[in-house]
Amino acid sequence: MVPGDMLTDHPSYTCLSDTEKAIFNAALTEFGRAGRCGARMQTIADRAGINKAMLHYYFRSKEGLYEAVLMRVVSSFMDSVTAALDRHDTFPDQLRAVLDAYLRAHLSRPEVAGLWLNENLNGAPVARKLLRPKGGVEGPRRMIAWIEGAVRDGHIRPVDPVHFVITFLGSVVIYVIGMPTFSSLRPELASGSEEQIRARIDHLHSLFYHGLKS
Amino acid sequence: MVPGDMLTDHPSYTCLSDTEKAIFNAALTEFGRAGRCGARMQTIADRAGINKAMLHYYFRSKEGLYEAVLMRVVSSFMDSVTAALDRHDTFPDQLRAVLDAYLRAHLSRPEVAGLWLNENLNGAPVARKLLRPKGGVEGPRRMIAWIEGAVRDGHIRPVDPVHFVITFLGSVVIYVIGMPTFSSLRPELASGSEEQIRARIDHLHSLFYHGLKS
DNA sequence: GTCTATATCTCGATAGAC
DNA sequence: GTCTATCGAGATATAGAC
Repeated sequence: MVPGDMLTDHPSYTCLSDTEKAIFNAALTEFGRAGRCGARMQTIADRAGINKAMLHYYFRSKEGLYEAVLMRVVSSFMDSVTAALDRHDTFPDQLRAVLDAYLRAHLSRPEVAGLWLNENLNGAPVARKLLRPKGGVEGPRRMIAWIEGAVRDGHIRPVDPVHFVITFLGSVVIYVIGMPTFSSLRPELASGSEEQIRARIDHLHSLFYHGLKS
Repeated sequence: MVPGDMLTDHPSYTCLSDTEKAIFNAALTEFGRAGRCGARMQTIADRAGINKAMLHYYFRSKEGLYEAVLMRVVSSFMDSVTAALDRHDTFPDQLRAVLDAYLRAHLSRPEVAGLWLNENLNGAPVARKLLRPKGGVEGPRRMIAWIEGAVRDGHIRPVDPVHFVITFLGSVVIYVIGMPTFSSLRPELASGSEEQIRARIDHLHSLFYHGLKS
């Protein structure tokens, strides 16, 4: 849909039929809004402009649809993160690039954060499958290795890589998901304007850069 | 229940009848586990050791019960944060005390984070009501004022107080809520042991302290 | 205040025509 | 592949006795 969209540019998306794409987009919106349990098959069908029975024709069940959506979405987001890492050399540049890519990916698809959080409320069975060392998505482990490398090379002070990656990812996710609450502290935040996006990236970059430097 | 529990020590809790307390605790657990839609009134009744009809006697509907639980819980958590601020003088000590209080509050009631997130997925009507300037809960605005004061007094470098508070609260919330995912990166995290709690607090304290100091 | 029994409704899933 | 019609499980909510 959007040019440069993390999701619709992904190879595993472009090969879908039009109906499958419509279902997929509708399901993402609905699952992100209402969660695994709160989502309604009827709403997804309406939004996709098809019949409810068709959902069961393409995906056996609601569970099947949920898993398909979640796996595709998490994979493409994590791929965008690792791609950003590969495009830069110095630590500060990489830090900014990953922040930029990850925040913009989430802002362009705010439903994804909701999907992942709801998944965690249910024990994250699908997300855990996606993170398995062999055959899973490599984004988080790649980020951990990135921090480990920066510590080893003396670019940043010694820091627990797992804790930092949790803080890093969380600072972006929470900004998107908590927006309804935060915007009552500062209404401009909810505009999603380029100015607000840059302000968030600048804040996180300087906080983390100073927080990590040797 | 637990001595020192943020919730059960709160004045608005201790004046409830035994049945109301039982309902309240059961509802908190169930709503946190399954979300606003996934929660089952039958499960809440069973856990509270009462009949399903009693839930509708004390709280008119499922929605009413949900709102009552959420408002009470968010208030008491935010009160624990401001109390921690008042107990210390220097910025580093306050930073550690608030981190400690807020993380332990969430770990003692992991359902609360899930409740707040589900609330945001629905546009956060209750949370926004709680944050209104007059008559609402003062925790977040109190934290913002704390950061503003520290900047003004030269204890920390100039930083956007709202963005920092978002990052601060989010780094704690995401740790609790994302545990099912993160524990597949490092299984020990899920133990919730004192060692793991301290490691998280130490990480965040040093990251934020170095990230903010003049 | 507390319970049993039940009304009412919503939703996922399927059958079967086209 | 796509639709209409419907089944049946399971949930909220209430009626009414005690």
